[in-house]
Amino acid sequence: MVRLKDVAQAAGVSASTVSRALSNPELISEATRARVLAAADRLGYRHHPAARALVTGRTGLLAFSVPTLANPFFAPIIAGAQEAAEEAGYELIVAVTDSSPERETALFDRLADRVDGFAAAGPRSPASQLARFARSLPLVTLNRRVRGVDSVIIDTPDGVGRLGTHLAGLGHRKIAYLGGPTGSWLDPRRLRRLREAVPDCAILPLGPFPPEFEAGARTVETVLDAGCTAVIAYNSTLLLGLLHRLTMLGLSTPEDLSLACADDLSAAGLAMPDVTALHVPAAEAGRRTVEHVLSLVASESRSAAHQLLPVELLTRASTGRPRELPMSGG
Amino acid sequence: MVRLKDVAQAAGVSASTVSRALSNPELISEATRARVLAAADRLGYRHHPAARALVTGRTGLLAFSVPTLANPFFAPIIAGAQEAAEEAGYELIVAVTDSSPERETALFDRLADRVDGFAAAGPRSPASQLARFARSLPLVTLNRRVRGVDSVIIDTPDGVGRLGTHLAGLGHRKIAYLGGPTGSWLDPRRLRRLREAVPDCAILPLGPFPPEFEAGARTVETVLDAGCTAVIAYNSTLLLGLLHRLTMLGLSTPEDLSLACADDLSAAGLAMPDVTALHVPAAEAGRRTVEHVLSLVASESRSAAHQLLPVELLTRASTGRPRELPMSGG
DNA sequence: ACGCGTGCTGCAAGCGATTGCACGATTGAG
DNA sequence: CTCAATCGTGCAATCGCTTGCAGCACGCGT
Repeated sequence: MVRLKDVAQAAGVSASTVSRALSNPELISEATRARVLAAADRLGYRHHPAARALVTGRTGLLAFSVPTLANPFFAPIIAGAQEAAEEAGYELIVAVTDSSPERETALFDRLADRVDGFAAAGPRSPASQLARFARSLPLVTLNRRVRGVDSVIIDTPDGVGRLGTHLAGLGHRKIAYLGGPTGSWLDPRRLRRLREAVPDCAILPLGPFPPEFEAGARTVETVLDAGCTAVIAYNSTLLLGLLHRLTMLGLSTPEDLSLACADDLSAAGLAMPDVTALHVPAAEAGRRTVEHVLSLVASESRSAAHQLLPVELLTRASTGRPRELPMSGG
Repeated sequence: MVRLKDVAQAAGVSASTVSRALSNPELISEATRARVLAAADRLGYRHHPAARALVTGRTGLLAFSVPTLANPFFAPIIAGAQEAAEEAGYELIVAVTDSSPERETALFDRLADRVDGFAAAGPRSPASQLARFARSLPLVTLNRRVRGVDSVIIDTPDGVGRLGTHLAGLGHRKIAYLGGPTGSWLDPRRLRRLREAVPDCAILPLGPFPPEFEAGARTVETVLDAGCTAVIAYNSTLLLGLLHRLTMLGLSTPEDLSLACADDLSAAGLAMPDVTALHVPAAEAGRRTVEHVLSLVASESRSAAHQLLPVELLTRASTGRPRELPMSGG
């Protein structure tokens, strides 16, 4: 292994000079620096992360926790996060909490003195816990807003509201909302915004559901029996299940039921060209979250800033006018 | 922050004694150890990972690379890996390579001196590269076998062979195989085993396909036109797309086409109760891989051992006798 | 009663880097 | 030509922990 002093010897300078040439070039004369750099890469010198961490207190590691990896929704988020981390010279530790507050807490605990900052996607821990944690380490939450903790929120509630408006505009008056898993912070907010957006429509909230194919499939009868003419699903997996069952029953979309989805199918390789959905800027969200964490790490300030990321409405063939428009005044 | 010497002072012993009490209890008298332990947890002492790493050369970190997280297939693998790592007191760094050999190499490089060992799921780098890397660090590959590198292989080729036998037994004589993405090491091996298992059947290999819904959907016509009566899909996402299109065309399973899948749908929340598939021990595979890496870390031996994990055949309703049995002798 | 092994504990030397401080050289001003 | 900034470099301390070695006390055999 090549150490700083080896490079120093090769370049005919002291170890401190090498250290500075590598990390604070402006302190060193052009000539020396060039010589040092040449020697360093001739010998293939690499920082010893632990040694550096010991003295600087910085590890160069960032943690990113997600409730699950089974939902491919998180894939592009992590991709974006990893990209941002890499650009800043950081390494990302991805950790899975299984949506368990206990595991999440344990994770915080184990990782707290191993990383410089923490990003938590959809954390399930109590707010007080998160706030406390944020006081000890730079922390940014994604898709959850907690007093005293910086956050990045993908504005799917707004998107769901717009989906509602879109459906109402087509003449729908009874819309089912297939809710997500218990513990989702966004889910009730989506429902609320939906109701606010279309006060004239009856909203049938179903769920909570685990985001699974079968759960979606099982809702078809309920939805139809209730007389809903449109469905907004929390998640693409639910929607797929519902669609499959619908097709098997010989029903079609949007004639028999309009379908819309509150997340983006493409992440999972499940993109269906004809489904009305929300395009969520997932990679961007991951990137922003990490960049935000890094800014906290750099400034040591606790600014409690919040970012809201807009979503895009993709209006496509799975939504249309309901078969029978309600007669007014009958 | 609580340091070793603080605990030492509190317990009335030297720092070395505390260190030993914590990591080599057998060197310390029962009484002293108890006193130290009490002091340590009263003060809330935690190891300083960097300091420890600096002197021991062990970081307590393991890397686990996957080609993508968009395919939920890797979710349970990572879950199993994380569990095994945690049990051994290690932290797992999950890294995504995007199926790019270059990114993979870069990752190896960046992580090599940050971690104690490396697990690579479905690595895409050239064999020589992997072998070289294995010489510098404990490395175990999952689902890829390379000379000189320890590996864990989920025996899906065998499973696909059995799927073939199952289909042939039902009377199928022409079977389509929907291949996976370019670069998959297992894919050609599955195809080969399929051919070996059912020498009397015509096998129509299609692909390579990205494991996406739409790609699956687009194959339906080809499969039917070619006169295939059964399909084996590389991946559940492909199969779902195919099934969706099939249903839309008013065709049904298994009457019009028998369907089978070479991986497990349940990981993605896409479990469909009636699809014949292979159950792959994904979590187990992740766990084994990590345990194997850890054994290399511990022993410093390079044993070049290989593990083969059997898969389970789930025979269900999506496979049945073909509509018209081929007439023998016209 | 003496010596020696055995079992615990402390001392001090690192691990490899960063960084405050001091110092020598160079340069510009007076 | 002298003195004082300024710039670049080296010395040495330090980060928190582990570990080889030495020392001390005790117990045992003879």
